[in-house]
Amino acid sequence: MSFVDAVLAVVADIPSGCVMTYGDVAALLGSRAARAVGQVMARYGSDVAWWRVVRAGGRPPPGYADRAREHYEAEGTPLRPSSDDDGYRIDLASCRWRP
DNA sequence: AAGTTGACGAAAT
DNA sequence: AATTTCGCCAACT
Repeated sequence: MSFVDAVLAVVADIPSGCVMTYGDVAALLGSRAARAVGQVMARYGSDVAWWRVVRAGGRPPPGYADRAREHYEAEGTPLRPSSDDDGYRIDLASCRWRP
């Protein structure tokens, strides 16, 4: 069981309509490698629901905000308008998934 | 083989 | 409250 497999397993475990922060995923693995989680998504994220893993504060991954938004709307993930560059932010208070 | 980089986060200044 | 530093792990140079 490599770190990569563990990350993918956790992400695959996130139910539709819920999200988790990079830090949460790392913490679930018993590590603080939030950064490494991002790398795993960048390299292997194509096979999982990468949009369900967001940055702390509920901000979508930079550069992928538009694609992620489509998925959120399709899954019914509560979003809330924001003045950031991304234009929106995820409502973690109501859709943050906890194992 | 060794050093740098990166979809990051939290703690320390 | 805002910056800076550090920790963590895999891929890339």
